[in-house]
Amino acid sequence: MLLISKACNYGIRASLFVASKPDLQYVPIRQISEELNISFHFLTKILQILTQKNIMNSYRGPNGGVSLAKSSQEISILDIIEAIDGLKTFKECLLGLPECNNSKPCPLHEKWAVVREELKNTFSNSNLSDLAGQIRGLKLRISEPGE
Amino acid sequence: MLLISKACNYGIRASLFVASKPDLQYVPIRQISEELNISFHFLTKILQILTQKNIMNSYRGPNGGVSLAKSSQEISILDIIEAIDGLKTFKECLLGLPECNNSKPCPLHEKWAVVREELKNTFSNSNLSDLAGQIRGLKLRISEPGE
DNA sequence: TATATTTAAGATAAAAGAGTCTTAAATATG
DNA sequence: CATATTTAAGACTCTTTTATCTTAAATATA
Repeated sequence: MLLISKACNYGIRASLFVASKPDLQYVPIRQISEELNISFHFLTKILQILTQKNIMNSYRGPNGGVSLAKSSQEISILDIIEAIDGLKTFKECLLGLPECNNSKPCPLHEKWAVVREELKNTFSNSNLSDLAGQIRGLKLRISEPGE
Repeated sequence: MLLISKACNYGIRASLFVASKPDLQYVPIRQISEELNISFHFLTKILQILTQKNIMNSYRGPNGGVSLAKSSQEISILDIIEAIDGLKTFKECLLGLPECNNSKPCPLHEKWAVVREELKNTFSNSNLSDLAGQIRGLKLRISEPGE
């Protein structure tokens, strides 16, 4: 069990890939899938979700593809997680108990509420612009080694 | 996608239930499953894992059940997570990239490494004794409302 | 207008997680 | 020793996630 789903993982990496492109033209999904080694059709579905949630724009036909719908500074990692996986992890009781709150907490409530908030802040403070800038500087990578 | 699997959730709650029992006699799995509203057979499998990993003892036959294999102070929430879900979440790259480390980091590596460590510490610093003591004090709960 | 390119969308399949059911093995007790 | 109780273990089913395949719709360009 990981913090984010594979779909979300792919969505984040694809978004970073698009954000790391210098200009604003459409990036073909085929190219993203090949460079990041992600199944083309699966990635297409994930990017459709991001398009529906107004995080990306898409364009069909020759020279088509996807692009960011807003400036890369305005898109946080949390926005992408929210669009694909939802915010359950950042809202719910670790033990899944309904109505777990300060008045009727589970044994882990207090501790979990703290780190959960930190997790959320970490992701909401990470925007595509900052992260992609570092990729362009060749300091970071979003693909597997040797690709 | 949540931080821990359902199996792990059940394992933690069952362990807390056993730890909250005043004496050290065996607690029947049937009783745990009924009080925590968890499928009996599914819970049996999860507790078998905890028994195999030497976190619990089990005993068959009348008056049988499970009990903690060590003192409740010596069992952390992280021990239970490790036994059931493994430590992947606390070790791996958020984006699942192999060989993501300080020399070849993914864009989220630095930030993720920090909160990941905090998460891990939070769980390793939470032992069954402390948490169960609070349950006995009726301040906390491990079951759904109305049960 | 015909063709090639590209995303959209739906059907289907494979894999993993969650849950159920049945039988076997161990054990206490009458 | 017979019976009831309780965990162990395996087969099986259901659901969700992940992945694949096919067809439709949109669009640029010759």
